[in-house]
Amino acid sequence: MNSQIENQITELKRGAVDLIHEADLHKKIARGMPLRVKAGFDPTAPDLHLGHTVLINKLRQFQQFGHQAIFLIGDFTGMIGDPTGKNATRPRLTPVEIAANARTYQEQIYKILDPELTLIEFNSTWMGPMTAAGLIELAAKHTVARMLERDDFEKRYRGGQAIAIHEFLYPLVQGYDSVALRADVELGGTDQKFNLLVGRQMQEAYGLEPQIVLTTPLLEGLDGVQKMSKSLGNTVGIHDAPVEMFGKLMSISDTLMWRYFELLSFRPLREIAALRKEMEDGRNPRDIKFELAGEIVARFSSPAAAEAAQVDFLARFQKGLVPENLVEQSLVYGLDTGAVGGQVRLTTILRDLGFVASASEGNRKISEGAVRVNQEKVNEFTFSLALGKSYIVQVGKRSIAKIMLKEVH
RNA sequence: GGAGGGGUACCCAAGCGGCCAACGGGGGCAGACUGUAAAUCUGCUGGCUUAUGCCUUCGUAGGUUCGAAUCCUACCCCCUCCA
Repeated sequence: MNSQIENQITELKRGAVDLIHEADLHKKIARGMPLRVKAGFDPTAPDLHLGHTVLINKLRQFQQFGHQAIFLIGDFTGMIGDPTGKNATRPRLTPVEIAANARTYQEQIYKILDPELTLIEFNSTWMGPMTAAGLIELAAKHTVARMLERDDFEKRYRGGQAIAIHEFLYPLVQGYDSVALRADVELGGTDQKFNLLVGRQMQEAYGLEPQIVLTTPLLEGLDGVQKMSKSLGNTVGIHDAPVEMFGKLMSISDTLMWRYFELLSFRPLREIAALRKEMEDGRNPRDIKFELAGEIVARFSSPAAAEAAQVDFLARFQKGLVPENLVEQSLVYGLDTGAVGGQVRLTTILRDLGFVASASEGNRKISEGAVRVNQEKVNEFTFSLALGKSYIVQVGKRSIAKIMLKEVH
C-alpha cells in the first residue's frame, strides 16, 4: 500500500457519506493518471449558499490532488426536472432561465475552483444531438423494476401519484453523462446516490469501467439541526455582505463549528485537529470560530473584507459600539407613504427597513426595549423621526442601519 | 361501494354558542447573563400612525342567532377500517 495514496484518500473521504468503492478508487489513483472527476449541477434556482458549496469544495480537493475537475451544467437535464426528493412532477425550466442560472454558477465556482484547471461542460452538447434512436437505445439499458427500486418513485407509484415517463429518463441521462465524459469519479449529495449509481450501471452497459461514487452530506443550517435551505431561513448566502456573513458564522454553536470546519474549511485535517486540541487546552472557542468565519468571508469577498468584518464584530459586540463603516441608506417618504408634518413614525421606518415584519411588531419590539435611535432606547410607540435628517436605528443587536430620511418632491 | 375520524395561527395541538385574536408545547424574535456559543430565566409571537378603538383570521360557500372556531346545510380536501 502506497501511503501517499492512503493520505490522499483519507482527505478525500473527509466529510463524505458514501465512497463506492474505496478499493477501486485506490486502484484508479495508483495508475498515476489524473482522474476525471465529475460533479453535475442542475441549473434550477441557484440562490447559492454555503450548503451548495460542500460539493464544490470536494471537487476542489480532487483538483488539488492533480485530478481533472469537470463541472457539468445540466442544461439539458434541467429541461427535464430532477425528480429527486420530490413527491410531485416538477415544472420544467425554459432555455432562457437555464442559461441565466448557468451563468450564475460559472461566476461563483471560480471562487472555489482553479479556473485554469476546471473543465466546464454542458450536457446538451451530447444530449442535444442525440437522435430518438439513440435515446431508445439508452432507455433499453435499464429496466422499470430497477427504476422503481428508488424510494421516491416507489412511494409515488404506490401512492397513485403520477410519474411522467420523462422523469424515468432523468437518471438515465445523468448516467449517460458519465459515459460521455468517461468519468472516473462522480460526486453528488447523498440525495443523488441513486442517480450516481445508475451512472455506474450505464458505464458498464456501454463497456466502460464504472465510476467511483462519492457522496457528500447536506450541510446543516445555522440552527445546527435542519439542512441549510432558503425556505428554512437558516442559510449563509455566498452573496451575503461580509459583515453579515461573518456575524452569521459567529452565531453558530461550538458543536456545529467543527462540522463547518470539516465541510467548508480548506484547512487540512491535521490543522483542524490541532485547533480542536487548542480548544480542549483552554483556548476560547470564539477565537477559533474567528478563524473559520475569517476564512469563509475571505473566500467569497477578500482577506481585507474578512479582517474588516472581524474588527467591526469586535467593536460591535465586545465594546458595544456602533460600526463606523455603516453605509447610509436613503429612505424617501411622502404624504402617501406615512409622512405627517415632516415626520415619520419610527415603526413605519423599521418595517420598511425589514427589521420588523409589521408596524405592530415594531410596537412590540419597542415595549421589549429592543429599539434604539442614535443609541438611545426608545420607549414610546408614537416616536417619530424628522425628514431631512440622518439617524442610526437599531432593533436588537443584529439589525442596525444608518438612514437618511428624505422628503418626496 | 360501505363505516368511521379529521381539516384551528410558522408546526403540533386545545377549544365545541358570548369571559376567543383563540389554552399548551415546539420553532422564532427580543430582554438578562455571555463568547451574537451552550445552558438558564423573562417577555412577545394577526393587521392598523396605541385606539376602554377598528379591521381580518379557526378548510370553502351559505344559513340560524342579539352574538359562531363552536349549531345547521352544501361543497372541497385528508386519514383509518371493511369490501
